[in-house]
Amino acid sequence: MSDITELLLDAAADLLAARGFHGLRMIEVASHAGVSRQTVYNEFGNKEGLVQAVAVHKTEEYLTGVMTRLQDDPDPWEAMRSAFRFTFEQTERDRLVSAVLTGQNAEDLLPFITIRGHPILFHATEVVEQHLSKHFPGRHVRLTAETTVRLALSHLLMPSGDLDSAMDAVVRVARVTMDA
Amino acid sequence: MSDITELLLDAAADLLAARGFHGLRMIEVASHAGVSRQTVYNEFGNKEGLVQAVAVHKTEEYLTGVMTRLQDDPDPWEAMRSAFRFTFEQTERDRLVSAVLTGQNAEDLLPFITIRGHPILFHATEVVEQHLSKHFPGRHVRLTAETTVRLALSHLLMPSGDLDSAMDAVVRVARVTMDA
DNA sequence: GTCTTTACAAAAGCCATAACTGTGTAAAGG
DNA sequence: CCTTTACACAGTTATGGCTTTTGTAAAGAC
Repeated sequence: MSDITELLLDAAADLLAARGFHGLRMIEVASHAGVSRQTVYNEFGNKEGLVQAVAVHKTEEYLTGVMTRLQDDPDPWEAMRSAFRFTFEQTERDRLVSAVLTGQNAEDLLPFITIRGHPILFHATEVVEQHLSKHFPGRHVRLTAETTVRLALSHLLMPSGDLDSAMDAVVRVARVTMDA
Repeated sequence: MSDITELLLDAAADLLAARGFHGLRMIEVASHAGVSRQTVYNEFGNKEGLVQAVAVHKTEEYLTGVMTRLQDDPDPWEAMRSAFRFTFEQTERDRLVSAVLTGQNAEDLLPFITIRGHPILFHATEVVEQHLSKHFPGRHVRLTAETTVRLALSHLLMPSGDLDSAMDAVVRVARVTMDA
């Protein structure tokens, strides 16, 4: 990825989070990145292309963050808690990430998200599945992975109690479905 | 509940589903129920009161439907599938019920839903909890109840595969969390 | 007594117009 | 490869006048 591309993505992400899709101005993105408006069009075609690129970029950033957490802890369930905590922190810090992952409140930010009804967070199912496969070779991990992601997303969208309780609940369910 | 009240609630529900909150006309509700506009105001105060009453009514209707299904089958898991199927059918048939239960697509229908972030479907948690308590006395059923409702809502909002697969997944998880 | 009719003020919505702002494209120049 | 300049087009905002709807009130009918 070119140098300018990265500058533009960062500028666009900031401005998008601050002003929303509607209030986002191409010329503002350009000047924040120190380039001309035309360059933005050369890079991303149009406004929609720019915002889509931001969404893709944020998604990749998030998924690599999850994978890192899953690999860093030798205990599969502690690793899962870590990835879970990371997800919460990300969505709390950055409403753009939140919109990308959950699809909620995306109207003003990402009006066209094509995956309506299948939030991008579901991509995490595959990551979790691979993680579980590594720790429980030869076992059926699909149900556990999907259940975990669904429950995590559910707690993300509709918290009941604090973060630790939510993590406990999700991990407990995940463990028993693996033990079964 | 008076006779006219019921007529008005039915008329309002139909018109609300057809035209949305924005397009709902008090005089239309009145004429569909065969009464004067003033009577609608006497009954519900204002437009918001009318629509809120419709939401409450739909919620109660749904919850009693669930309770009936849970009680009708002697096998606790078959009963759960039945209640689950009922929920799906309801939300598919009636977009108003769907909006009330999930809080999704509620902008045009129920602009004021106060329970944003905690969909009314969560009321079903208590119903499910009671159901499980009856079949598994003395056991901790809270986690299973909440997990079941969260997963059901998740499948409702983001289907993956067909209804039967979803029901299988939810019930399997519910069973193992009870057996644990 | 409950519902209807009629009347009315205030708020909100709709329509057409004009001025303005932003998007997207193109071409020329550094 | 990026910038500057220019421009057509679409979309947004501001305006004023008109219409519809809401919500309240009072008088009359069954």
